[in-house]
Amino acid sequence: MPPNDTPPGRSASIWDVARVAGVSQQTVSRVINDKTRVSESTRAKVMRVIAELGYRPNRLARTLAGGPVSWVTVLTSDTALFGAAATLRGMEEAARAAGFSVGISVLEPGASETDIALRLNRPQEPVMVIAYDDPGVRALRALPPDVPVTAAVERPGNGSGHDPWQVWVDDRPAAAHATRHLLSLGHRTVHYVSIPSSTSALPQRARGWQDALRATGRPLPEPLRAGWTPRSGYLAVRSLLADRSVTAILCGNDDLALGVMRAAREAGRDIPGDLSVAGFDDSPASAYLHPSLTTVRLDFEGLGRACFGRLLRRLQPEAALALPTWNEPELIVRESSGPSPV
Amino acid sequence: MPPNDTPPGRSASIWDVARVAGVSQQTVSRVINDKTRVSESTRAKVMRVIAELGYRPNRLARTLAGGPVSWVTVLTSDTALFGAAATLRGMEEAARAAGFSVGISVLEPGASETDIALRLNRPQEPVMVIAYDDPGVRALRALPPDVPVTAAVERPGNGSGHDPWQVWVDDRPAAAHATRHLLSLGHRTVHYVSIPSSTSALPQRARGWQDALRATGRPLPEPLRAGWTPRSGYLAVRSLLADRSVTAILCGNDDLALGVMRAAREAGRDIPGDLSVAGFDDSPASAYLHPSLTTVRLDFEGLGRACFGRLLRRLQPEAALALPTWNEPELIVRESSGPSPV
DNA sequence: TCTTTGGGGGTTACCGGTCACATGCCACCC
DNA sequence: GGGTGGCATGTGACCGGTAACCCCCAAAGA
Repeated sequence: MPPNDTPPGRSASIWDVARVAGVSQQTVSRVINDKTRVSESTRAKVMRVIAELGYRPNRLARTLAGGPVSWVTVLTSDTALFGAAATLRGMEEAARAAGFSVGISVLEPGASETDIALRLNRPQEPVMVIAYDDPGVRALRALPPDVPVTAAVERPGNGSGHDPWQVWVDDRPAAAHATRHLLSLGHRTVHYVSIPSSTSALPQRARGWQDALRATGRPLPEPLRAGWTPRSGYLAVRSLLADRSVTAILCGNDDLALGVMRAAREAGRDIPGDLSVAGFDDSPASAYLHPSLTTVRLDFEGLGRACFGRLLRRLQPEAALALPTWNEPELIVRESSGPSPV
Repeated sequence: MPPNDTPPGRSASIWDVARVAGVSQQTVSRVINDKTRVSESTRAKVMRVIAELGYRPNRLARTLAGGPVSWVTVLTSDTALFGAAATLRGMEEAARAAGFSVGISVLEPGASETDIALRLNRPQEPVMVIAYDDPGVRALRALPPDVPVTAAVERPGNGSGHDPWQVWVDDRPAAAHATRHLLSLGHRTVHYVSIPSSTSALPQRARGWQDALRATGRPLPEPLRAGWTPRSGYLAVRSLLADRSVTAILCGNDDLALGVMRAAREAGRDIPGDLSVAGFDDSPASAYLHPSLTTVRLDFEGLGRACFGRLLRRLQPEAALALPTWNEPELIVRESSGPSPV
């Protein structure tokens, strides 16, 4: 029961190809899906007609009709942040390589949780959430339980069993490592400027910093809570810098470190002469800053790819796909950290 | 002819809602689309059932069935670049506000042009292209003619009539302005480090720089061709800096400027004492660099929103929608530019 | 009282595909 | 020669909606 002729202005459908090629529409479907069971001559003929008519398959229809899953929506807040942007890149790359269409929806801080599900293209669309901050974590929680979702998170879920559908960078030991690096340069202790936590507790990075100070019996200053931007780092430490006993500051990300370094210079502190500063993320600019920034490189792109790998396994458990891994955090020592002045 | 009962594991469809509410499926459709012609009591009843069943509409089916267009795919290369990322943000924001689903597909430098169309979700899906560089421009050209597309481009198409479906930042005069700023500080001339062009010709920014030098009769150095990253800026100017007569450098973007400043310091040049540097874009870090960077602020987010506005008008010409505008480029003078040393 | 009108709501034909199953045909084997 | 596969294709139902069209009935107007 072929439908009417395609009206003008609408592009060719599988029926048009079938009609011109003189085969059934099911045969065309077999050809474009590269199934077997089509003779070589028929295949060639259909392919020719496809090219001739400029036929392009409609993925909407294909998915609706129960074809293989090939859509994923990424929920993320602020893509201006290096971590989120790099994770997104990894996700998109892996998804595209697997033939998926990637949708993206940005979470505003005040977004209503009830309509998160309405952003999806269909009720059970696969989702990846970049949940490094509060809006992300809330979106993750707000998703209906029947939605297949994986997430890149700041920390593993509490409780005993780790959620196998979540990935995260193990930055707690990395923060401890960075802290020990600063202590090994002779600093009496290390101060910390924190990014916002994704939950009410202190971020993992801050905990790693605490771990290192506690383990070596150093004074444990109150962590300074800042935002994500250079400006917030700048504002957070201004008052702190008058205290010359503060000789080392570890920052929750490189942007904060940038703001901290500016505040330090304005306070007449030389880096690394008077003050050592270290960051987190190894954003592309860090190596070129003045001074170049000691930081912890985090493999966000790899994390994003791994997150998609988890999703694929969740969608096709029987395929027993390999789960991609990502690099361990790595301390990159540059010019901004040096011996303690005292 | 209601279909069979919904099998378990599949989420509720419009038929399930209709059955439970005791109305026809068309009435449910009217309710969720906020059409008139439904009595208040029926509407309330349907809404109750929707909430009860956790019904979420399937946008795929809705679009396939000829509902209003509510999808757009953004084609962009490298989202790591500030300009592209900020444009994307503006596009996403505007599209989401209009109820559109945003798809994103990243153009690899070597991507085949023939399968660009296959990335779209359906044959005539609306598209926005971020075409600041060669992959973007090629993708724009490779799209089939029946696809409704708007684009953020580096420069207006050549020829007389401007393409009304393209938007761009008028950075040629802005570059001239930045150049005149440097000249006004006493520099004999200004050197230029260029981002890659989207075409074979020199980018608009470089032309603006030439305009200013020509208009004032200054020597016109050969522009240095670099890439997009700090590293490429660093490499591009290393040999140049031995020449002490070079006292002012304008860069095609802030990242290049960052690399240039590092190369300058390594060459023993003081900024802005020995050398003035200016950038383009006003990326978030620029104000906090050491020294803070003189640059030209470009409203990429506004451009992205405007690009979507054009798309909306293209899709609904009869609605006569207002076309959003974006801010003019603005020179931001900071610490990195100062009086000529000679 | 009869006709018009318009709101409320149902019916049917798609949209562009996929899936499960039926069918025709020819080679092969006993 | 007839059964038996297996390959190449066709057929009909269905995915979850929307649009166009039809029908029914109460209120208003003639």
